[in-house]
Amino acid sequence: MAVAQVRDVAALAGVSAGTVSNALNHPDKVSPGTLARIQAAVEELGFIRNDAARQLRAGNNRSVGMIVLDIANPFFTDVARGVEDPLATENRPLILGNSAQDPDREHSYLNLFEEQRVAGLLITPVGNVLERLRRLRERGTSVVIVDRMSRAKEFSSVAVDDKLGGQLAIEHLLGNGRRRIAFIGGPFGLTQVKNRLGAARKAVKLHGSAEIIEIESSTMDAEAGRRATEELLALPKRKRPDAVFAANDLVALGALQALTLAGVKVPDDMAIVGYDDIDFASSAAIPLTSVRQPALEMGRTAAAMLLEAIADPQTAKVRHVTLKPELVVRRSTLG
Amino acid sequence: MAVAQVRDVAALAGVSAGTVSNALNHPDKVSPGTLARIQAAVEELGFIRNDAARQLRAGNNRSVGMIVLDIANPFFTDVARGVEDPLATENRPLILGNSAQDPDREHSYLNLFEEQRVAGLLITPVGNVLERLRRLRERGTSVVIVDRMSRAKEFSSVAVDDKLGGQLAIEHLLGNGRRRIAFIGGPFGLTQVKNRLGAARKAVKLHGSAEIIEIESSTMDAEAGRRATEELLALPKRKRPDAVFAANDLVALGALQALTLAGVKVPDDMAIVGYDDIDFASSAAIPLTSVRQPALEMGRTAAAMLLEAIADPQTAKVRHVTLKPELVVRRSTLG
DNA sequence: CATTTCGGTTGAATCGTGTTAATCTTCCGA
DNA sequence: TCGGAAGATTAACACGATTCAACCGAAATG
Repeated sequence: MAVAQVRDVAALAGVSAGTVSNALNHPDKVSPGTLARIQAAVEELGFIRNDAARQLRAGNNRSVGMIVLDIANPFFTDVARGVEDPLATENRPLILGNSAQDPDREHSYLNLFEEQRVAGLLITPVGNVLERLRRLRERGTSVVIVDRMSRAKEFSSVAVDDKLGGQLAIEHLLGNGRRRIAFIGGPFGLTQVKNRLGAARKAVKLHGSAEIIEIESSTMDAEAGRRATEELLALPKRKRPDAVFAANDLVALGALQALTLAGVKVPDDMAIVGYDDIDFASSAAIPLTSVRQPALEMGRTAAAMLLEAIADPQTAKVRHVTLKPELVVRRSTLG
Repeated sequence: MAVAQVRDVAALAGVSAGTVSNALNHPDKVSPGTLARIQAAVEELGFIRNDAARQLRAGNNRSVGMIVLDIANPFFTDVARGVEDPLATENRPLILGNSAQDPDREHSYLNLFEEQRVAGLLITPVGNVLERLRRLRERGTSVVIVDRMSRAKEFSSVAVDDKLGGQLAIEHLLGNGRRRIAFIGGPFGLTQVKNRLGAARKAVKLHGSAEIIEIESSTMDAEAGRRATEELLALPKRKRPDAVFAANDLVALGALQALTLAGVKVPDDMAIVGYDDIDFASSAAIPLTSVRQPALEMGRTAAAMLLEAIADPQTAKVRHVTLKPELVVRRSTLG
């Protein structure tokens, strides 16, 4: 007997295995006396039930899976923290996976969650996962998409209006007299990036006398921001932009570092707008103007919607919540 | 038939369930022809095996659990990223839990992992979990302690020499002419904090003419740093410290904000040393001097040790790896 | 007193996969 | 032609907790 199991507990308490199970899961169905005896036996043997067996019988898992784009980005850990609370109140564990913007990794986490028969899934998609999500839903796993509107509208989602965010950023820069604006982020295929960039293009075009320089990166970390900025600095002086709109704050911070290192004055010579407004944006060398996304609230909302869907998959209707971003102006654009 | 299972696949492929199982787990035991038929059937039905049943039969789970102190602290996400790689090569999923320095949450993650019969556990302990870890090991779950030496030395561990770190920080400040040094962090019960503070006290005492002011916080985030610093600023001028040693970078950044807001010049009026050297330390308003911990390396090492122990629990001996921290000097102390 | 009610308990059946001993097939050499 | 070996496949059981119909005894009811 490597580890104690229900029948050992049952034997020690002088009852049947079924009663032990009842004591654990429906204590009200068991008389106080036997309940106490069973609890004592559980304690003495250090019994811990085998979740695999429990799940097999129950047919489903209580836990919720979550796949985020980048665990190193505080924005996503904030979302995850927002998710934790509502789940904890229903006693559902959260299993966190990091796709790191890699479709293969995303795929393998989907496999894992599917094999585990998780009760629900929260995902910020990278690759083309629509088919897989459909299959998951057919099998009874509720799905909520985070930080992105499902194009097909068939899955519930919580997102922030990225087009508005892009527009706010660009209008602010234009209002500040900036005319050559660089956009850094990528890959452009990512919906968030696509929308922010799309709105930026539009706003620039609308203005007429301004223009936009687009630099695509394969990831969205500080390193990518540094590299892209070095590219910009290599441009002939008259082609050099007077502002950078970074698709997230990590990229913006990277850009800021590269500029500082090269002796370019921020915001005088070049302004910077970031995206997300992570905590570190405000404590940066030059405090960063950023498009704030309510990360915690997104997480909480997504989790609440998911729980609703799990509780009653039939009734719960597909919903799309779009939160509004907000421009937080700081020194990096006050030229 | 909600979801396809082995026997459906078997029926479609015209073989028995056992053969399907062999095809999936020991492809070499099945003739090429039937293998192809089975794979086709799997594809057609969209069969995904049930991990619960698999585990129940196998008796153990492949995944590894990890409990970190604070998911919002980039130091820990860096450690986690270091852990991911070695695990991925052995195709073991990582289940990440965030105790948020709360013993209750730590407890419930331990329950979860124990019920799931995870193959191994990586933990940065908050509460008193020695007993629980012992029990886990008795049951065949390998354990590696991260970022802390197990006092009892009975579990393998990977840690950074916190005493040396504390010493480096204080000696640097003293060498810079600082004499009244505030320590911010907590709770003091946390081993990491205890060691850093202990070494700091010792170094200050050794010097003779310096003194240390200790402020205990209940968590270690920027908010805690701000509050503690406000407390310091409320002191009568002559009691005010001329340097802050923060137990981690988040606290240090919070302190920096509070000082800047109050118009106190850093480093002229007050120097700051942080701990961890997270990426954001270098891009702070005043780039932060910090005691660097090799986070990724810690993660990789811990994961490698754990895998070794999982592969051969008998042979693998208990090992304690202690990495050396390194002081990275930046503007926040260059007074 | 006979009968119903009801809370408490039991034991067998069940969840879906992996394994193993046994069976079947094929092929080769004597 | 037969024996036997090697390879492929099968059938039945095992894993451990939960469930549910059946059962039991005691208390309540008429």
